[in-house]
This record gives sequence, C-alpha cells and structure tokens, in this order.
Amino acid sequence: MSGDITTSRDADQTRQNILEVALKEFSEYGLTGARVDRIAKGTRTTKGMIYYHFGDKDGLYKAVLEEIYPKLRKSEEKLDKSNLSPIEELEKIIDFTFEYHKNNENFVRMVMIENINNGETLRKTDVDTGVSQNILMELSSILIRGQKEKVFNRNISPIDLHLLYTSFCFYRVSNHHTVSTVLGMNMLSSSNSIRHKRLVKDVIIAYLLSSEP
Amino acid sequence: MSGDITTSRDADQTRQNILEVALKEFSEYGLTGARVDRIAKGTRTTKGMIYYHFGDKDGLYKAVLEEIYPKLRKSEEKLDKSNLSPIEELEKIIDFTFEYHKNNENFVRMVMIENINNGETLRKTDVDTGVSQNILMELSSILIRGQKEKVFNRNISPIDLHLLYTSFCFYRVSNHHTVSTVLGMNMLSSSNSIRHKRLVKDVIIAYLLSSEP
Amino acid sequence: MSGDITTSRDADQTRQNILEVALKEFSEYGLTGARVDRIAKGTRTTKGMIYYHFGDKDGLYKAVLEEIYPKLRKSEEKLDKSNLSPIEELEKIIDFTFEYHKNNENFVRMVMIENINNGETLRKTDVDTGVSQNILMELSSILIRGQKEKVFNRNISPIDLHLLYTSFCFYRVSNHHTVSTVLGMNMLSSSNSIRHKRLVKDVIIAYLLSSEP
Amino acid sequence: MSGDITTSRDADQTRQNILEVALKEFSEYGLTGARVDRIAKGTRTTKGMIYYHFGDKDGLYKAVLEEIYPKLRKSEEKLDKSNLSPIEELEKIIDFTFEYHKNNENFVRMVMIENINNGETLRKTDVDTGVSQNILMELSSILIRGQKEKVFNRNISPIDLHLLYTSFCFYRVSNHHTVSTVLGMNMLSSSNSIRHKRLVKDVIIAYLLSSEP
DNA sequence: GATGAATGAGGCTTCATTCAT
DNA sequence: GATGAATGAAGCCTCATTCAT
Repeated sequence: MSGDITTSRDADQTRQNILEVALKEFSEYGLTGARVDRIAKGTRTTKGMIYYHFGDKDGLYKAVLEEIYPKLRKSEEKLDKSNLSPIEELEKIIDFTFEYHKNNENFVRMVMIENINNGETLRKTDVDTGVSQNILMELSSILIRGQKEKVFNRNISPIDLHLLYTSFCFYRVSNHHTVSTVLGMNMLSSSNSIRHKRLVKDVIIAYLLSSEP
Repeated sequence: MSGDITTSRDADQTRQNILEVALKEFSEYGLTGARVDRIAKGTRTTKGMIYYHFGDKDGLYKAVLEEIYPKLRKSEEKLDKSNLSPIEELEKIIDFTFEYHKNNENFVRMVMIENINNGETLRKTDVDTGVSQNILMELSSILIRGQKEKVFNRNISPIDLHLLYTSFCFYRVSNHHTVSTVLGMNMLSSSNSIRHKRLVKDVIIAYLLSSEP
Repeated sequence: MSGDITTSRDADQTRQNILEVALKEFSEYGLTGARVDRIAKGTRTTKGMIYYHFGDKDGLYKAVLEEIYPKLRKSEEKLDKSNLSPIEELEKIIDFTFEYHKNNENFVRMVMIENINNGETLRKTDVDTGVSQNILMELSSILIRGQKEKVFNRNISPIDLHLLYTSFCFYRVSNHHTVSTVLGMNMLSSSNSIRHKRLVKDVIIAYLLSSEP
Repeated sequence: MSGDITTSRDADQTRQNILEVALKEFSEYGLTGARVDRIAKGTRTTKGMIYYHFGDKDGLYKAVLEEIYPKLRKSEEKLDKSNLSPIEELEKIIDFTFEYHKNNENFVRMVMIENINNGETLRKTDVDTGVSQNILMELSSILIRGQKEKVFNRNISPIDLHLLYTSFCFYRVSNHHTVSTVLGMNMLSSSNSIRHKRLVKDVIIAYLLSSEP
C-alpha cells in the first residue's frame, strides 16, 4: 500500500526537519548548551517526536554528527578534476576546502564541539576512516604524479599534506572570534579571505616545489 | 602587623586555587558543561567562595579566560633570541608555539570553547590586542631582517605569518580526536609530533625563501 | 473525543490548585517571604509545574494578584439593590465592603504586600481602572439621587466616598495586629466588629446629611 | 576617664547610624526582603557590628520597630493645644496625624510590614499600650468637654475616634500604589492631599455634631 | 571594636525525559 | 504518530551568620 510509503516519507521528512534544526542548535550552543525544547520549537513537530526518532539528546547529536562528514566528502567528490596538472588539481582541492569551511561554519563548529566532547560520539558512529579514503587517495596520486614529473621535490604523506591545508582553512573559521579580537582585525573580511585563499596554496606549492635540504 | 598581608594572601590563594580547578573544569566540559558544584568540590573551599570572589559562573569563566593569553605571551617572551639569524629566530618561535600547544591542551580547549561562545566573553575582557603586540613586532623584525639580507623573498604580513604556523600548531591539538578517528591515526603520537614539528617549520621557511611568482 | 477537554481541564485544575495554595502562601509570608517549595508541597503537583504554568515566582505572584480584584468586584455586583433609597443602598455597599474585608484577610494582606512592592506588579497587570468603574458609577448614582432628593447636602466625589469607607474597613483588618497590641484591645473581636460596622455607616451618613458649613 | 564615655558615645552613634539605614532598608523591602549586606554597605561600619550590636537580623528589625512608635507619640505630644475648643483641638490632632503619615511613609510601611509579620515582633517589644495612653486620654478629654458643652452629641470611645481618623490617614499612604492604579488617580497628589485633609476632619466633626438617631 | 573571608543551608530555576490521551 | 502536561534530579545562586586576624 502507498500508505506505508507515504507514512515513511513523512517520517523521513520529519527526521530531516529535526536534523536541520538540531544542527543549527548544536552548532550554535554546543552539546551541553543545546536545548531539546528549543530544537522542538524550531521544528514542524514536537518534542515527543525527537525522542521517538532519536531516543535521546545524545542520539540526536550523534545523528547530526553522522551527517556532516559524508556531506563534506560528497561535495568534494563532485569536483571535476580531469585534465589537470598535479599543481592545478591540488589547488582545486585546496580552493574547495577553503570555500567549504568558509561557507559552512556549522560544520566547523560541530567538529570543534565534538573535539570538546573528546570525539566520544564520533567514535561510536559509522563514520570511519572510509569517508576519507577517497581524498587521501587523490592526494596520494597527485603527489606521485608530481614527483614523477619532477615538479614536486618533497616527500610528504597524503595525510600530512591534508593536515597542512585543512588546519589553516579550519582555523581561520573556527578561531575567528578570538583571533579577530586578539590581533585586532576581522579575520573573515573579504580582503583577508581572498589573500588567505591565495596564501595557503602558495605556501604548500612552494614547499612541494622546494628541494629537501 | 602581617595581618593584612596574610589575610589578602589567603584570599589570593583561595582565588588561585579556584582558578586552577576552574580551568580544568571549563576546559574539560566547556562553559555550559562545567559544573560549579564540581569545581567547588575540587577546591579547598566552598561554592559560596566562588560566588564571593567571582560573582557568578560567567565571572569565573571570564577570570579563567583572562589568565590564559597573558600566560602564553609571558612564556613566549622568555625565549632567548640573541645572536640568531632570521631563520633561526623564526624556527625558535615556531618550536615554542608548537610545544606550547602540545603541552597545554587546556589552553587550546579554552580557546575553542570561547570561540563556540562566539568570543563574547573575551571581548568583555582586558585581554586586548596589546598582549600580541610583542610577538607581532618580533615577527615583523624577523621579516625585515630576512628581506634586507635577501634571504626571504616573499612579502607577507606578520599577522599572516603568525596565522600560518599557529593554525597548524593549534589544529593538531584542538582537532586530534576527530582527525585521529577519521584519518585512522594517532595525531599526537610521538612520531607524528616530531615529524609535524619539523614539517611546519620547513613549509614556512620554504615559502619565505621561494620567489614571488 | 473528550480528550482535549479533559486535558485542558486537568491543566486548569492544576493551575487553580497552584493559585489557591499560592494565595495562601503569598498572603501569609509576602512576596519575598513566600517559598516556592512550600507552595509546591501544598499542591497536588510539583515545583516544575509552577514554572511550567507561571514562568517564575513573580509570574505566579502576578497571577495571584490578577485574581483578587475581579473576585471582589464580582461579589460586589451580585448585591441586589433594587428599590432601595440612596441611604439604604449606600449602607448595603458599606456593609458588603466591611464584611468582605473581614472575611477575606488574604485579600487584604495581598493588597498590603503589593503596596510594599510599590504596586509594581499590579501595574504590569490587566487589572486596570475598568474593574472599579461599576462601583464608582454606582456611588455616583447614589450621590446624585441623594442630592436630588435633598437628603444629601454634601458635595463629595464618588472616589472620595469610596476611600472613606474602604480605608476604615481595610485598616481594621490590615492593622489589627499592631493596633490590638498598641491600643490594648482585640480589634477583630465580635463586639468591636459589630460596633465598627455600625460606626462607619453612621459617620458617613452623618457627613452626607450634614450641611456644608 | 573620658575614654569610656567617648567609646559609648561612638557606640551610640554606630547604633544610630545602623538603625537609620536599617529603617530605610526594612521599610523599603520588608522583613524578609531586607538584606543585611545592603544595610551594612549603607552604614559607616561593617556587618560584624550589626551582629555585635543587635544579635541578628530579627534583633535589628525589633530595634527599628521599637523606635517608631515612641517617635510618633513624642511628636504628637509636642503640639501646643492650649486654649483650644474641643473641635479645634481635635482638628489639630487630626491635622498632625494626617501630616505625620504623609511625611513618614517609612513609618507607615514599617507598620504594614509588622502586620504582615502578624505583629509577632511588636508583641515581644517594650512598646506597649503605654505609648498610646496620652493620646487616648487627650481624645477622651476632648470628647468629654465637647459633650459637656453640648457641642458633641455622639457617644464614641476615644479608641474608635482614634481609629476613624487614623485609618484614613494611614490608608491614604499605605495603599497609595494600588489605589492610584485601580482608581486611575494619584492619591498623593497635592490637590488630593489638601482635599483629603479637609475631608477627614469634616467627616468626623459632622459625625460628632450630629445627633444619635 | 573592625574587617574581609568563609560557611552552609536553602532558595529559585532549568531541563532531559516520560506519560496520558 | 502527535501533543500538552507532568516529573524529578540537578543546576545556579543567595544570604544570614560566623570566624580569624
């Protein structure tokens, strides 16, 4: 019967609606600061439904967390990287990473919050090393091509390369409040963003091009 | 008589005792997750004293926050940087920064927590751009010397230079739970720490040495 | 189904139950002296429900206050005053006022308490001059009739007339503890009550009958 | 030695200073609403002194209460009532009472507060029926003279006479917040005060002059 | 007598969760 | 599935009072 289908479609919509509101709430207030009541009010449904679908507050938090990494990776994989040189491909990836963090502060904040939470929930999650295999393999391939072509002269692991640019892209967004205050600037101003986007690529490329000492 | 001194010393000791315990509590659980009762139990005194000395939970959080930046900068200024080349001096600063973040996860977590708090408390604080002037001026002097000596060929502001190495040093610690989980590694293992400490310096030096395109 | 009705009836019963207990508590101990815990224990429900229905202690106090004036005025309006002379009608009103204050010490105490509170809560309330329009209009009509019939020879406003008898009826109850102590009597003894009830009417009638000097 | 004298003079000044501040605090916030800390801050001395001189908060409240009645009666006795007719003397007393309540809202509020407190503290106090004997005797003498002179035709006790005018004078001040709100007026406006001062005297004189029915 | 610091009981309020309909 | 009402543990904070110097 279509009854069940319709019902489950509704249920899915309800779940999605709750998840969206919960992402906003958790990323704004943190795990302990988030309020189930506030989430419920923000949705089209009621508190009871949250408990029905997600068990408890931690279950909801877990569900929110489970969604954000695959979402990032899926966007990443949509990039068209055909016919690019290693440098061009790497720049494209860094550009994407830069923009994604800049445009998804919610994602950045959720990751911070989960680290404050000592990563306990993420570890209980289906999100495993699998989600990052693609990007690591791609970085690996870029590095190999660059080394083969004698463009890259450094020996660096894909993971370290990934950390190098991600840390900068992440930090700019995650720490913009304190950095802006302490350094007396607006870290996310348009001019800073433009310059930083160029900078992170230049630094990494300069490193890869440079010779081992 | 030493009465006054003793009295005020006691108060100071009480304050310091509370602040130490509070730093641990806040950095472990966050602003909303911290429990005043738990802090009180950890001290040599009672809950009432927390309110007597700091007004309320937010006041205590603010007091904790007010201490961490000056503490970092004071350590930084203790470095002996006499008779060093620009590269050597920069490496010394980056080493210090790397070690400080590695050894003071509490500091890193407090900064994260304050960013989750949108920097609201830090802005109400005496901690202003002053605390960072010394390090920025030192970086500036290094850059100028390096350029004069034709060792550095890049034009970069002290602030951007500072962000480059700090972001990496910070992120390694702040995000180690999620990164270790997602990338299937132990970011803070001794071997990773050694390699990363070398890496961040190499990358930045390589950039500064390289020519503008 | 009667589900909705029953549900809302339950909520109403809970609210009413809380309000009754709260009136006793507030009138006995004052706004600051009242204890939410004691109120909760007196009800059929729990402390949480007080906050659920009334927001906070002040909200509960406001709700209690909002009920007492309309209750008085509604009782007042139930009086049958058909076919009475101006004097008879006025005496009926004064008798009612006298008895109402005597029998509702809670009301008297709430009004005292709100005056100690500088009337701040009452002013935030829906209770406005409307609630007293009926009684003032009735007094006005009595005065006009009495003057037309050449029975009353004094020119007095309905408000002043109202104050004259109300002040006495109120004060007898509001101040009975101190007055009884200081004057060495029992202000609320039956014989005093009987005599005072006669006295307040006699005084006012004597005034209205007397000629302007 | 003058040392002791000076000391006790200082002590007296300290006590008086505390009592003045406490009167303001208690009359503003009530017994339970008053704060010992706030009182201490308002004085020239410290909290310890309050406990030293008055034992505890209730002791201080009692001391404040003990002062207000004798103060009123002492002012009352200063009136020069020589060569006055009974009516003139009575008017003088009512005028005094009216003005005293109008000018000493603190007194009025303390009395209200003590009634909210069920007069418990006053009863434990030295303030007894003695303090009011003089005024009652004076009223008695007025009534007797008025009756002898065939000016007063009513048989009323001094106590009831006292209640009649005091209730009005008290109520005007004690209830001005709620009455002004509910009746839509400003009870303590200058024009109302002038008219009420005339009114209360006229009403009582009219009664005394009128014949028993 | 004077003072700042300390105490601890108890006050107000919140909030995740469950229940009845 | 949906909803308002209810629960109770636990959170933050206040305040009369006492102590040490």
